[in-house]
Amino acid sequence: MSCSKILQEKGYRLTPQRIMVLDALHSVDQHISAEEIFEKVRARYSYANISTIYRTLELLKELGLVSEIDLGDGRIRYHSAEKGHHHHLICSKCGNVIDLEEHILFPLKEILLNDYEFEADLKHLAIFGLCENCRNVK
Amino acid sequence: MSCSKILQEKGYRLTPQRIMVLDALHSVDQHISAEEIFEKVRARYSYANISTIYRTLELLKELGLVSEIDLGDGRIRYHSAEKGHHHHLICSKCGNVIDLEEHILFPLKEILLNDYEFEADLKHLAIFGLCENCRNVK
DNA sequence: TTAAATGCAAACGCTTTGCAATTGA
DNA sequence: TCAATTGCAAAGCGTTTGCATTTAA
Repeated sequence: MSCSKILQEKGYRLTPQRIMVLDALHSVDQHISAEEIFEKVRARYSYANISTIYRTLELLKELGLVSEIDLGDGRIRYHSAEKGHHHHLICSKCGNVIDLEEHILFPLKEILLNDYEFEADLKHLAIFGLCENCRNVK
Repeated sequence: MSCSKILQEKGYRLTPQRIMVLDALHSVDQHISAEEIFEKVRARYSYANISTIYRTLELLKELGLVSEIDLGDGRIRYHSAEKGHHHHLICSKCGNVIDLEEHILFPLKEILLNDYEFEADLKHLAIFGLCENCRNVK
C-alpha cells in the first residue's frame, strides 16, 4: 500500500506538502537529508517551509514509513522504508559510501538475539573505516 | 606510554587544561560527552572553557588517543583509546545501553575485509534496537 | 465546521571559529 | 622569546517549538 494511503487510513491529512515530501523520498535511491528534501519540495512550491519537512519526516518515522541513518556528517538522512534495507560502509578518509547487502548482518542479528536477548534494528547501519583506495594510499 | 607523554613527544604542549581533560577521560569507564568533561574540568578550574575542551578532544582524536561514539542522543561521546574497544546495544525505547564484547564483531570485520576490501574501524559501534525488557513489554 | 497542519520567526543545543591575551618549552 | 594555546564572545549548523493563520476532510 502506498504511503499516501497509509497516512489517510491512519487519519492523517494528505496535504500537498506531505505528498511532495513523499515524492522527494521516492525520487532518490540513496538516503536524502531534510535539507535536500526541502530543496526538492521548494523547487515545486516556493513557499515550502523546512519545519514542515521535519514535522512530516517525524510523522513518517513514527509510522515506520521512513528510516533514518547517520552517515557521520552531522545531519540525519532519510530513506523510504519501501525501498528495503541495506547498510553502508563509509570511508572516514574520502567519504565514499559503499552499499552493503542486508544479509551480511543476519548472523550478527542472530547472535544478538540469542546471546543478549536484544532485537537489533539493523535497517540502515553505518560502519566507518577505510575503503580499498584509501587503505592503499595510506 | 601515557597520553601526556605522547602529546609531549609529538611536540604538543602539556597544558593544565589538557591534563585535566585526560584525567576526566580516564576517570570514567563509560563514554563521556564534551559537556560532562567540561563539568569535571570546571570543578577543578573554574575558568575552564568548553571550546578548549573541544579543541583538546579534536587533537586527541587526531592522535588516536580517544575514540568517538554517537549514542543517538545528538551529542558525541568520547572514550580513552587506552581502555580498549567495545560496542553498545542501545535500546531505542528505554535508552538503556548494553556493552558488547569486542570479539562479537570479529567475523563481520573479516567478511568486510575479504569481500569488500574495507577495513572497518569497529572500535565503538552503536547498534540500536529493543532490549529484553522493552521487547516483552511491547 | 473544526481539529489538524502549515508558515514564520525565534529559540535550541551542540560545536566551531576569530581574535586578542596568555603561557609552556 | 615566541609560536602554541587559551578564553571569550559570537557565530554556525541542523533541528525544534510557539503561535497565529490556513486548510483538508
